Amino acid sequence: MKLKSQINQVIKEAFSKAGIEHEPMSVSEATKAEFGDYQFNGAMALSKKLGKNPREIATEILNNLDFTGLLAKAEIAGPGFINLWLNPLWIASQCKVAAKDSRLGVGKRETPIKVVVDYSGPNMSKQMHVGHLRSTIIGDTLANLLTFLGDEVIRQNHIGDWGTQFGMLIAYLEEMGEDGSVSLKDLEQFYKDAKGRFDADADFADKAREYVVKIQSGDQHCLNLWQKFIDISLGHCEDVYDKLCVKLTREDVKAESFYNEDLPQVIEDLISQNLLKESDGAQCVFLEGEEIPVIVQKGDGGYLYATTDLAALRYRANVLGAKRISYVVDARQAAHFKQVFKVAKESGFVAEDVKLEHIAFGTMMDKGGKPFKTRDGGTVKLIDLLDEAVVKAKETINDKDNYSKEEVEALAKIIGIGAVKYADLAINRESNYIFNWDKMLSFEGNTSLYMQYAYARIQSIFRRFDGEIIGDIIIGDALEHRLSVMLLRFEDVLYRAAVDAAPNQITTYLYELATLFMRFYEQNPILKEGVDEETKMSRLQLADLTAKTIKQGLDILGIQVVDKL
RNA sequence: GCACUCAUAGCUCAGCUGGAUAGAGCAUCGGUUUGCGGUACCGAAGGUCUCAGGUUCGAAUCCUGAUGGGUGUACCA
Repeated sequence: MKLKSQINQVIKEAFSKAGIEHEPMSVSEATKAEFGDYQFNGAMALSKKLGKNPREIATEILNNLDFTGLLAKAEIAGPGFINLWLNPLWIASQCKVAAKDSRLGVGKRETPIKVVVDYSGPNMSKQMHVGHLRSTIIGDTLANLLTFLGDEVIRQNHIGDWGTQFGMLIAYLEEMGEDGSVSLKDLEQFYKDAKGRFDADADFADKAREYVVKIQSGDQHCLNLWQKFIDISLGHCEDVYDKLCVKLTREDVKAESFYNEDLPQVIEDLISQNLLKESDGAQCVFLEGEEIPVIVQKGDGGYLYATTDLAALRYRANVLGAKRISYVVDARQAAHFKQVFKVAKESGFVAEDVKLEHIAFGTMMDKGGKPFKTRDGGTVKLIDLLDEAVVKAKETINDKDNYSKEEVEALAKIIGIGAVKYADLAINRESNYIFNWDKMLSFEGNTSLYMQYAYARIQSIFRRFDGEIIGDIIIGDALEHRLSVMLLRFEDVLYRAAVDAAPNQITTYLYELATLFMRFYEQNPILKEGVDEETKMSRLQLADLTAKTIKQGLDILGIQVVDKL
């Protein structure tokens, strides 16, 4: 239900009838319940243009509003606000439609586009750490969201699988022989051991350097070892993705090395575009208004990540055919992306109509507001963090005796992982985010547990009720009214969140919805004695649609629900 | 130095294209006739939206400057 645009349409018609030849601004949600459901603030803005006082203009608009459809009432308030009340009968019928629809009334985009979402991007020489968390879950949410709205989403995991350290790592893997894959379980340790050998043994160090050259020149033996190493390392990542309920698979992997062959061509093409200049021995693109050039080839002939990114950009635009390419990467790389995007456009690698965007996010901080580290200052492995979340989640389960060991385990996983993800997604992605176990695992406030609890609570209603739900939705009081309107807003929220790539708009909405439901449920009994059949049926349907909306919303965030908590 | 970014209640955060008396949660205080899941709900208190100007009928939101924090600044990714 594109609620807002339907209301806008009514306003637009009123404009036309009133003979106002301006495009009306969009209505917005009423700031307070007493101001109705929506408000139109455009009369004040028109005052100067039309040379009339705003209340006069508002009156003209109001007199031409159509009250035979979705609007029930409108009032002029203050300097010229038009407060709008939706027709309860209309709301009820729309909720009914949504409840019956598998998509809850959320339409698919009329003109879907191909979108590449680049996220996660772990480095194969190291284990995933907390620094990868935000990219991974924000990116996954964006991909889920756009998929749900009907776009053709191509997930891209741009893993780091190339560079000098791999010579060392595969030389060490070869030396370990069969045991290599075993000790690789702890990549961190493996890296340290390899580095130890590298520093201590000159022969080994030579071999490592030799291997780098050999990989790059396509030596089969070394490439096999390299491939083995990548496979194992990627397996670790997949364990994390699995735990996180993130949908990345091997099909989504397009490693850095994938673009190797195109790199010389990137340079060639930049030369033929006259964009390249040599500076201090390096090949650079100097952009207007930028102090620092984009270096695409080092003095020694090596390529840089800007080169790879350019190759990736044109592959995504031209081969994959993407019209929107979204990079979910740490905010610290803003300058890099700004420059690379500019080069991509100026060189014609990427057509003008392709939207390139850096979905930047802030840093994860500890309780004290400092970057998140272990006690001894090391990086926190992502898998350890997730395991800890599951352990802590177990403590929140009240009656463990009612569940089998496996059930507790499964439940703890859903709660713990959901808490970690939700806490992150609920923050405006651009600001830094303070990680706090107690807060995220609380039932109170805007948390996944509150949402899961609300869902489970509704499910328990349906466990107690067995029968067929028939009849209409009847909006009987102010809370039912507000809840219903909130339910109809779902589509607007999702589309807005997709434009802004802002998961927190979804969490905010879900929290408001769940809160509103709790209030409604507190005040309006459903299965208690004395509730007449018609009212019961109506409220059951509202409860059902609320639960479905929460579930669908959380599903987009990659968070599961359970029938019992 | 330059560039980018942030500054909202004691704490953690919302606040969409400028709109009415700036909103939540936590913490604090008080309340809810056995409560369909009370891990809930209701209420109170809590603010110079860092500061100073400007634009506007109207500014937390836009512009300029100041202060304070964060980040980035040519051959790592």
